[in-house]
Amino acid sequence: MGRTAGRSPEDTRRALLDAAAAAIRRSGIHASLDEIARQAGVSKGGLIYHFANKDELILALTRDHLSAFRKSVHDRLDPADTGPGRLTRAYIRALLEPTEDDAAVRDAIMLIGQLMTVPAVVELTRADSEDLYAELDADGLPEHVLTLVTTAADGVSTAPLWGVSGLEPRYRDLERRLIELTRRPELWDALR
Amino acid sequence: MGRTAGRSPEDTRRALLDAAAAAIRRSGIHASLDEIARQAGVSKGGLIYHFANKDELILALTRDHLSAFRKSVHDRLDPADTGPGRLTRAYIRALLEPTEDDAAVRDAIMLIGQLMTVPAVVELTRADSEDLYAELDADGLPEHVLTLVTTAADGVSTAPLWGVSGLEPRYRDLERRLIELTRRPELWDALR
DNA sequence: TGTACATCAGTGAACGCGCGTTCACTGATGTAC
DNA sequence: TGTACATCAGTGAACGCGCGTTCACTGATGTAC
Repeated sequence: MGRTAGRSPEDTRRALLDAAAAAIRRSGIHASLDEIARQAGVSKGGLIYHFANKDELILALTRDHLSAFRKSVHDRLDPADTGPGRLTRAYIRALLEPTEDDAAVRDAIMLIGQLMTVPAVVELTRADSEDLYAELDADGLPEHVLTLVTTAADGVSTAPLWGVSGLEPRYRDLERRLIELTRRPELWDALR
Repeated sequence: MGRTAGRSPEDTRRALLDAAAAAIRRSGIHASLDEIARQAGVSKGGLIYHFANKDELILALTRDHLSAFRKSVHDRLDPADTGPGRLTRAYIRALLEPTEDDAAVRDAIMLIGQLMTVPAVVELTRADSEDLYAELDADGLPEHVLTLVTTAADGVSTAPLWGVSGLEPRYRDLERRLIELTRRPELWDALR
Protein backbone atom coordinates (compact mmCIF):
# COMPACT_ATOMS: atom_id res chain seq x y z
CA MET A 1 0.00 0.00 0.00
CA GLY A 2 1.27 3.46 -0.84
CA ARG A 3 0.01 6.72 0.54
CA THR A 4 -2.49 6.23 3.34
CA ALA A 5 -5.79 7.70 2.20
CA GLY A 6 -7.28 10.55 4.18
CA ARG A 7 -4.08 12.06 5.51
CA SER A 8 -1.69 14.51 3.90
CA PRO A 9 2.06 13.94 4.24
CA GLU A 10 2.21 17.08 6.41
CA ASP A 11 -0.35 15.50 8.72
CA THR A 12 1.74 12.36 8.90
CA ARG A 13 4.83 14.39 9.71
CA ARG A 14 2.97 16.24 12.44
CA ALA A 15 1.63 12.95 13.83
CA LEU A 16 5.17 11.56 13.90
CA LEU A 17 6.50 14.56 15.84
CA ASP A 18 3.64 14.33 18.34
CA ALA A 19 4.15 10.60 18.73
CA ALA A 20 7.87 11.12 19.23
CA ALA A 21 7.26 13.72 21.94
CA ALA A 22 4.83 11.41 23.73
CA ALA A 23 7.07 8.37 23.44
CA ILE A 24 10.17 10.20 24.66
CA ARG A 25 8.22 11.62 27.57
CA ARG A 26 7.25 8.05 28.44
CA SER A 27 10.43 6.11 27.76
CA GLY A 28 13.09 8.79 27.51
CA ILE A 29 15.44 9.16 24.58
CA HIS A 30 15.45 5.33 24.44
CA ALA A 31 12.02 5.38 22.80
CA SER A 32 12.29 3.24 19.68
CA LEU A 33 11.47 4.35 16.16
CA ASP A 34 9.14 1.37 15.95
CA GLU A 35 7.15 2.56 18.96
CA ILE A 36 6.98 6.11 17.61
CA ALA A 37 5.98 5.03 14.12
CA ARG A 38 3.30 2.64 15.37
CA GLN A 39 1.78 5.33 17.57
CA ALA A 40 1.62 7.66 14.57
CA GLY A 41 -0.08 4.91 12.57
CA VAL A 42 2.78 4.42 10.14
CA SER A 43 5.51 1.85 9.57
CA LYS A 44 9.11 2.33 10.61
CA GLY A 45 9.97 2.80 6.94
CA GLY A 46 7.34 5.49 6.71
CA LEU A 47 8.95 7.36 9.56
CA ILE A 48 12.32 7.14 7.88
CA TYR A 49 10.81 8.60 4.73
CA HIS A 50 10.06 11.79 6.67
CA PHE A 51 13.13 11.84 8.91
CA ALA A 52 16.23 10.24 7.45
CA ASN A 53 17.42 8.95 10.81
CA LYS A 54 16.74 9.20 14.52
CA ASP A 55 18.95 12.24 15.08
CA GLU A 56 17.07 14.16 12.42
CA LEU A 57 13.79 13.30 14.09
CA ILE A 58 15.13 14.48 17.44
CA LEU A 59 16.42 17.67 15.89
CA ALA A 60 13.11 18.41 14.20
CA LEU A 61 11.35 17.77 17.49
CA THR A 62 13.65 20.23 19.24
CA ARG A 63 13.05 22.92 16.63
CA ASP A 64 9.34 22.30 16.98
CA HIS A 65 9.36 22.78 20.73
CA LEU A 66 11.69 25.77 20.74
CA SER A 67 9.53 27.63 18.26
CA ALA A 68 6.36 26.64 20.10
CA PHE A 69 7.80 28.09 23.29
CA ARG A 70 8.85 31.27 21.52
CA LYS A 71 5.38 31.58 20.09
CA SER A 72 3.79 30.99 23.47
CA VAL A 73 5.82 33.90 24.89
CA HIS A 74 4.87 36.29 22.10
CA ASP A 75 1.23 35.18 22.27
CA ARG A 76 1.20 36.41 25.84
CA LEU A 77 2.28 39.94 24.98
CA ASP A 78 -0.45 42.24 26.22
CA PRO A 79 -1.29 44.81 23.50
CA ALA A 80 -2.45 47.25 26.17
CA ASP A 81 0.86 46.91 27.97
CA THR A 82 3.47 49.12 26.32
CA GLY A 83 5.74 49.85 29.28
CA PRO A 84 9.24 48.54 29.93
CA GLY A 85 9.26 44.86 30.86
CA ARG A 86 6.30 43.87 28.69
CA LEU A 87 8.17 40.98 27.05
CA THR A 88 9.52 39.91 30.42
CA ARG A 89 5.97 39.76 31.73
CA ALA A 90 4.95 37.62 28.77
CA TYR A 91 7.91 35.34 29.52
CA ILE A 92 6.83 34.97 33.15
CA ARG A 93 3.28 34.20 32.07
CA ALA A 94 4.40 31.66 29.50
CA LEU A 95 6.37 29.75 32.14
CA LEU A 96 4.04 30.12 35.13
CA GLU A 97 0.52 30.51 33.82
CA PRO A 98 -1.54 27.32 33.92
CA THR A 99 -3.28 27.00 30.55
CA GLU A 100 -4.86 24.52 28.22
CA ASP A 101 -1.65 23.24 26.66
CA ASP A 102 0.66 24.29 29.45
CA ALA A 103 1.38 20.71 30.38
CA ALA A 104 2.93 20.57 26.93
CA VAL A 105 5.02 23.70 27.49
CA ARG A 106 6.08 22.51 30.89
CA ASP A 107 7.27 19.07 30.06
CA ALA A 108 8.83 20.33 26.88
CA ILE A 109 11.55 21.30 29.31
CA MET A 110 12.02 17.75 30.51
CA LEU A 111 11.84 16.64 26.92
CA ILE A 112 14.65 18.94 25.87
CA GLY A 113 16.64 17.68 28.83
CA GLN A 114 16.35 14.22 27.33
CA LEU A 115 17.26 15.40 23.87
CA MET A 116 20.50 16.97 25.06
CA THR A 117 22.45 13.82 24.28
CA VAL A 118 22.41 14.86 20.63
CA PRO A 119 25.16 17.50 20.27
CA ALA A 120 23.32 19.40 17.54
CA VAL A 121 20.40 19.80 19.95
CA VAL A 122 22.70 21.40 22.52
CA GLU A 123 23.92 23.95 20.01
CA LEU A 124 20.44 24.66 18.66
CA THR A 125 19.08 25.24 22.16
CA ARG A 126 22.00 27.43 23.15
CA ALA A 127 21.58 29.63 20.09
CA ASP A 128 17.84 29.90 20.65
CA SER A 129 18.11 30.90 24.29
CA GLU A 130 20.89 33.38 23.53
CA ASP A 131 18.55 34.98 21.04
CA LEU A 132 15.66 35.11 23.48
CA TYR A 133 17.86 36.53 26.25
CA ALA A 134 18.97 39.27 23.84
CA GLU A 135 15.33 40.18 23.29
CA LEU A 136 14.76 40.24 27.02
CA ASP A 137 17.86 42.37 27.62
CA ALA A 138 16.32 44.99 25.33
CA ASP A 139 13.05 44.95 27.21
CA GLY A 140 13.74 48.05 29.26
CA LEU A 141 14.24 46.59 32.74
CA PRO A 142 17.41 47.08 34.76
CA GLU A 143 19.56 43.98 34.43
CA HIS A 144 19.38 43.00 38.09
CA VAL A 145 15.57 42.99 38.08
CA LEU A 146 15.40 41.11 34.80
CA THR A 147 17.83 38.47 36.07
CA LEU A 148 15.93 38.00 39.30
CA VAL A 149 12.51 37.51 37.75
CA THR A 150 13.59 35.41 34.78
CA THR A 151 15.71 33.05 36.86
CA ALA A 152 12.79 32.66 39.28
CA ALA A 153 10.49 31.82 36.37
CA ASP A 154 13.08 29.37 35.04
CA GLY A 155 13.31 27.78 38.47
CA VAL A 156 9.59 27.12 38.60
CA SER A 157 9.54 25.71 35.11
CA THR A 158 12.19 23.18 36.00
CA ALA A 159 10.55 22.16 39.26
CA PRO A 160 8.94 19.11 37.61
CA LEU A 161 12.47 17.78 37.18
CA TRP A 162 12.57 17.36 40.95
CA GLY A 163 9.15 15.83 41.08
CA VAL A 164 7.50 19.04 42.29
CA SER A 165 4.42 20.13 40.38
CA GLY A 166 4.64 23.61 38.88
CA LEU A 167 0.96 24.01 39.64
CA GLU A 168 1.25 24.38 43.40
CA PRO A 169 -0.53 27.42 44.87
CA ARG A 170 2.69 29.03 45.99
CA TYR A 171 3.69 29.30 42.33
CA ARG A 172 0.42 31.00 41.43
CA ASP A 173 1.23 33.74 43.90
CA LEU A 174 4.78 33.92 42.67
CA GLU A 175 3.60 34.70 39.15
CA ARG A 176 1.65 37.69 40.39
CA ARG A 177 4.56 38.88 42.52
CA LEU A 178 7.12 38.61 39.77
CA ILE A 179 4.95 40.55 37.37
CA GLU A 180 4.29 43.22 39.95
CA LEU A 181 7.99 43.48 40.60
CA THR A 182 8.61 44.38 36.94
CA ARG A 183 6.06 47.19 37.35
CA ARG A 184 7.31 48.89 40.50
CA PRO A 185 10.44 50.93 39.77
CA GLU A 186 10.38 52.23 43.35
CA LEU A 187 11.38 48.72 44.49
CA TRP A 188 14.22 48.27 42.05
CA ASP A 189 16.78 50.32 43.91
CA ALA A 190 16.08 48.50 47.14
CA LEU A 191 16.97 45.25 45.40
CA ARG A 192 20.16 46.53 43.87
CA MET B 1 43.13 -12.80 37.59
CA GLY B 2 41.12 -12.21 40.73
CA ARG B 3 41.19 -9.15 42.92
CA THR B 4 43.27 -6.40 41.42
CA ALA B 5 46.13 -5.68 43.79
CA GLY B 6 46.43 -2.21 45.26
CA ARG B 7 42.76 -1.29 45.34
CA SER B 8 40.09 -2.13 47.86
CA PRO B 9 36.64 -3.18 46.63
CA GLU B 10 35.28 0.11 48.03
CA ASP B 11 37.78 1.98 45.88
CA THR B 12 36.63 0.02 42.85
CA ARG B 13 33.02 0.83 43.62
CA ARG B 14 33.85 4.51 43.97
CA ALA B 15 35.80 4.43 40.69
CA LEU B 16 32.82 2.79 38.96
CA LEU B 17 30.43 5.49 40.20
CA ASP B 18 32.80 8.25 39.10
CA ALA B 19 33.30 6.63 35.72
CA ALA B 20 29.54 6.25 35.31
CA ALA B 21 28.96 9.91 36.09
CA ALA B 22 31.63 10.97 33.60
CA ALA B 23 30.41 8.62 30.89
CA ILE B 24 26.76 9.65 31.27
CA ARG B 25 27.75 13.28 31.17
CA ARG B 26 29.54 12.54 27.90
CA SER B 27 27.16 10.13 26.18
CA GLY B 28 23.93 10.48 28.13
CA ILE B 29 22.07 7.59 29.65
CA HIS B 30 23.14 5.60 26.58
CA ALA B 31 26.63 5.23 28.01
CA SER B 32 27.48 1.53 27.88
CA LEU B 33 28.51 -0.60 30.82
CA ASP B 34 31.57 -1.57 28.82
CA GLU B 35 32.64 2.06 28.48
CA ILE B 36 32.04 2.71 32.17
CA ALA B 37 33.84 -0.42 33.31
CA ARG B 38 36.83 0.20 31.07
CA GLN B 39 37.19 3.75 32.34
CA ALA B 40 37.17 2.43 35.91
CA GLY B 41 39.87 -0.08 34.99
CA VAL B 42 37.69 -3.12 35.47
CA SER B 43 35.90 -5.61 33.22
CA LYS B 44 32.18 -5.53 32.51
CA GLY B 45 31.79 -8.58 34.73
CA GLY B 46 33.60 -6.72 37.49
CA LEU B 47 31.11 -3.90 37.26
CA ILE B 48 28.22 -6.35 37.47
CA TYR B 49 29.77 -7.82 40.60
CA HIS B 50 29.29 -4.45 42.32
CA PHE B 51 26.00 -3.43 40.68
CA ALA B 52 23.72 -6.29 39.67
CA ASN B 53 22.43 -4.47 36.60
CA LYS B 54 22.42 -1.09 34.91
CA ASP B 55 19.39 0.24 36.79
CA GLU B 56 21.07 -0.50 40.09
CA LEU B 57 24.15 1.38 38.98
CA ILE B 58 22.01 4.36 37.94
CA LEU B 59 20.14 4.27 41.22
CA ALA B 60 23.34 4.16 43.26
CA LEU B 61 24.66 7.07 41.22
CA THR B 62 21.52 9.08 41.96
CA ARG B 63 21.75 8.39 45.68
CA ASP B 64 25.37 9.41 45.56
CA HIS B 65 24.62 12.76 43.92
CA LEU B 66 21.58 13.58 46.02
CA SER B 67 23.48 13.02 49.23
CA ALA B 68 26.46 14.96 47.91
CA PHE B 69 24.19 17.91 47.16
CA ARG B 70 22.57 17.69 50.58
CA LYS B 71 25.99 17.65 52.16
CA SER B 72 27.13 20.61 50.10
CA VAL B 73 24.16 22.63 51.42
CA HIS B 74 24.83 21.75 55.05
CA ASP B 75 28.55 22.39 54.60
CA ARG B 76 27.67 25.95 53.68
CA LEU B 77 25.79 26.65 56.90
CA ASP B 78 27.53 29.59 58.55
CA PRO B 79 28.04 28.82 62.27
CA ALA B 80 28.00 32.55 63.02
CA ASP B 81 24.68 32.93 61.25
CA THR B 82 21.85 31.90 63.55
CA GLY B 83 19.02 34.07 62.21
CA PRO B 84 15.99 32.97 60.23
CA GLY B 85 16.85 31.92 56.70
CA ARG B 86 20.27 30.52 57.52
CA LEU B 87 19.58 27.20 55.73
CA THR B 88 18.08 29.09 52.79
CA ARG B 89 21.27 31.11 52.52
CA ALA B 90 23.30 27.90 52.53
CA TYR B 91 21.04 26.58 49.77
CA ILE B 92 21.61 29.70 47.67
CA ARG B 93 25.34 29.44 48.18
CA ALA B 94 25.39 25.75 47.28
CA LEU B 95 23.67 26.46 43.98
CA LEU B 96 25.30 29.76 43.01
CA GLU B 97 28.73 29.87 44.60
CA PRO B 98 31.58 29.01 42.26
CA THR B 99 33.83 26.58 44.09
CA GLU B 100 36.41 23.89 43.58
CA ASP B 101 34.01 21.04 42.85
CA ASP B 102 31.10 23.19 41.78
CA ALA B 103 31.30 21.95 38.23
CA ALA B 104 30.38 18.62 39.77
CA VAL B 105 27.44 20.04 41.70
CA ARG B 106 26.23 21.95 38.69
CA ASP B 107 26.22 19.22 36.13
CA ALA B 108 24.84 16.79 38.65
CA ILE B 109 21.63 18.51 37.70
CA MET B 110 22.02 17.65 34.05
CA LEU B 111 23.04 14.18 35.12
CA ILE B 112 19.89 13.63 37.14
CA GLY B 113 17.90 14.91 34.19
CA GLN B 114 19.39 12.08 32.19
CA LEU B 115 18.74 9.53 34.89
CA MET B 116 15.03 10.36 35.06
CA THR B 117 14.19 7.62 32.57
CA VAL B 118 14.49 5.13 35.40
CA PRO B 119 11.22 5.35 37.38
CA ALA B 120 12.85 4.53 40.69
CA VAL B 121 15.12 7.54 40.17
CA VAL B 122 12.10 9.82 39.75
CA GLU B 123 10.63 8.63 43.01
CA LEU B 124 13.92 8.82 44.87
CA THR B 125 14.52 12.39 43.68
CA ARG B 126 10.98 13.49 44.47
CA ALA B 127 11.22 12.13 48.02
CA ASP B 128 14.59 13.78 48.52
CA SER B 129 13.48 17.20 47.34
CA GLU B 130 10.28 17.00 49.37
CA ASP B 131 12.43 16.37 52.40
CA LEU B 132 14.75 19.28 51.62
CA TYR B 133 11.82 21.63 50.96
CA ALA B 134 10.37 20.68 54.35
CA GLU B 135 13.65 21.68 55.97
CA LEU B 136 13.58 24.97 54.10
CA ASP B 137 9.95 25.62 55.05
CA ALA B 138 11.01 25.44 58.68
CA ASP B 139 13.83 27.91 58.14
CA GLY B 140 11.93 30.92 59.48
CA LEU B 141 11.37 32.96 56.32
CA PRO B 142 7.90 33.96 55.14
CA GLU B 143 6.79 31.59 52.43
CA HIS B 144 6.68 34.16 49.64
CA VAL B 145 10.27 35.23 50.26
CA LEU B 146 11.47 31.64 50.51
CA THR B 147 9.73 30.72 47.26
CA LEU B 148 11.17 33.71 45.41
CA VAL B 149 14.77 33.15 46.39
CA THR B 150 14.81 29.36 46.08
CA THR B 151 13.14 29.33 42.67
CA ALA B 152 15.63 31.96 41.51
CA ALA B 153 18.50 29.81 42.75
CA ASP B 154 16.96 26.78 41.04
CA GLY B 155 16.65 28.77 37.83
CA VAL B 156 20.34 29.61 37.81
CA SER B 157 21.34 26.05 38.55
CA THR B 158 19.42 24.78 35.55
CA ALA B 159 20.74 27.46 33.21
CA PRO B 160 23.39 25.07 31.84
CA LEU B 161 20.49 23.06 30.43
CA TRP B 162 19.90 25.95 28.02
CA GLY B 163 23.55 26.30 27.20
CA VAL B 164 24.04 29.30 29.48
CA SER B 165 26.92 29.14 31.90
CA GLY B 166 25.96 29.51 35.53
CA LEU B 167 29.20 31.36 36.04
CA GLU B 168 28.26 34.59 34.27
CA PRO B 169 28.86 37.79 36.26
CA ARG B 170 25.17 38.58 36.49
CA TYR B 171 24.72 35.42 38.52
CA ARG B 172 27.47 36.42 40.92
CA ASP B 173 25.55 39.58 41.72
CA LEU B 174 22.33 37.62 41.97
CA GLU B 175 23.78 35.42 44.70
CA ARG B 176 24.59 38.47 46.81
CA ARG B 177 21.15 40.00 46.18
CA LEU B 178 19.25 36.85 47.05
CA ILE B 179 21.13 36.44 50.30
CA GLU B 180 20.61 40.07 51.20
CA LEU B 181 16.92 39.69 50.49
CA THR B 182 16.66 36.93 53.09
CA ARG B 183 18.21 39.33 55.60
CA ARG B 184 16.08 42.43 55.11
CA PRO B 185 12.64 41.92 56.68
CA GLU B 186 11.77 45.51 55.83
CA LEU B 187 11.64 44.48 52.17
CA TRP B 188 9.45 41.43 52.66
CA ASP B 189 6.16 43.26 52.95
CA ALA B 190 6.81 45.24 49.80
CA LEU B 191 7.17 41.97 47.93
CA ARG B 192 4.00 40.40 49.31
C1' DT C 1 -12.17 14.56 -19.87
C1' DG C 2 -9.35 10.55 -20.31
C1' DT C 3 -4.78 8.57 -20.38
C1' DA C 4 0.22 7.79 -19.57
C1' DC C 5 3.82 8.52 -16.88
C1' DA C 6 6.65 10.34 -13.03
C1' DT C 7 6.92 11.04 -8.45
C1' DC C 8 5.40 10.77 -3.78
C1' DA C 9 4.43 8.41 0.39
C1' DG C 10 4.67 4.91 2.05
C1' DT C 11 5.19 -1.00 3.35
C1' DG C 12 7.48 -4.74 5.41
C1' DA C 13 11.22 -7.95 5.49
C1' DA C 14 16.02 -8.42 6.35
C1' DC C 15 20.42 -7.25 8.26
C1' DG C 16 23.91 -6.53 11.46
C1' DC C 17 25.71 -4.68 15.40
C1' DG C 18 25.91 -2.98 20.04
C1' DC C 19 24.62 -3.77 24.43
C1' DG C 20 22.93 -5.83 28.88
C1' DT C 21 23.12 -10.08 31.05
C1' DT C 22 24.75 -14.81 32.18
C1' DC C 23 28.10 -17.96 33.44
C1' DA C 24 32.07 -20.93 34.23
C1' DC C 25 36.14 -20.21 36.02
C1' DT C 26 40.18 -18.15 38.95
C1' DG C 27 43.65 -15.90 41.74
C1' DA C 28 43.91 -12.98 45.88
C1' DT C 29 42.40 -12.25 50.52
C1' DG C 30 40.48 -13.44 55.04
C1' DT C 31 39.76 -16.82 58.79
C1' DA C 32 40.11 -20.94 61.87
C1' DC C 33 43.01 -23.89 64.00
C1' DT D 1 53.61 -18.99 62.44
C1' DG D 2 52.14 -22.12 58.87
C1' DT D 3 48.40 -24.41 56.52
C1' DA D 4 43.75 -25.49 54.62
C1' DC D 5 39.73 -23.87 53.21
C1' DA D 6 35.95 -20.58 52.20
C1' DT D 7 34.83 -16.53 50.26
C1' DC D 8 35.62 -12.35 47.78
C1' DA D 9 36.53 -9.72 43.74
C1' DG D 10 37.01 -10.13 39.92
C1' DT D 11 37.93 -12.08 34.24
C1' DG D 12 36.46 -12.82 29.68
C1' DA D 13 33.81 -15.37 26.39
C1' DA D 14 29.25 -16.25 24.79
C1' DC D 15 24.46 -15.32 24.06
C1' DG D 16 20.46 -13.30 22.35
C1' DC D 17 17.58 -9.64 21.55
C1' DG D 18 16.19 -5.01 20.42
C1' DC D 19 17.00 -1.41 17.61
C1' DG D 20 18.47 1.78 13.76
C1' DT D 21 19.16 1.46 9.04
C1' DT D 22 18.77 -0.34 4.27
C1' DC D 23 16.28 -1.78 0.46
C1' DA D 24 13.23 -3.66 -3.06
C1' DC D 25 8.89 -2.96 -4.01
C1' DT D 26 4.05 -0.64 -4.57
C1' DG D 27 -0.31 1.81 -4.69
C1' DA D 28 -2.01 6.62 -4.53
C1' DT D 29 -1.50 11.22 -6.17
C1' DG D 30 -0.05 14.95 -9.32
C1' DT D 31 0.94 16.62 -14.03
C1' DA D 32 1.23 17.08 -19.17
C1' DC D 33 -1.07 16.58 -23.19
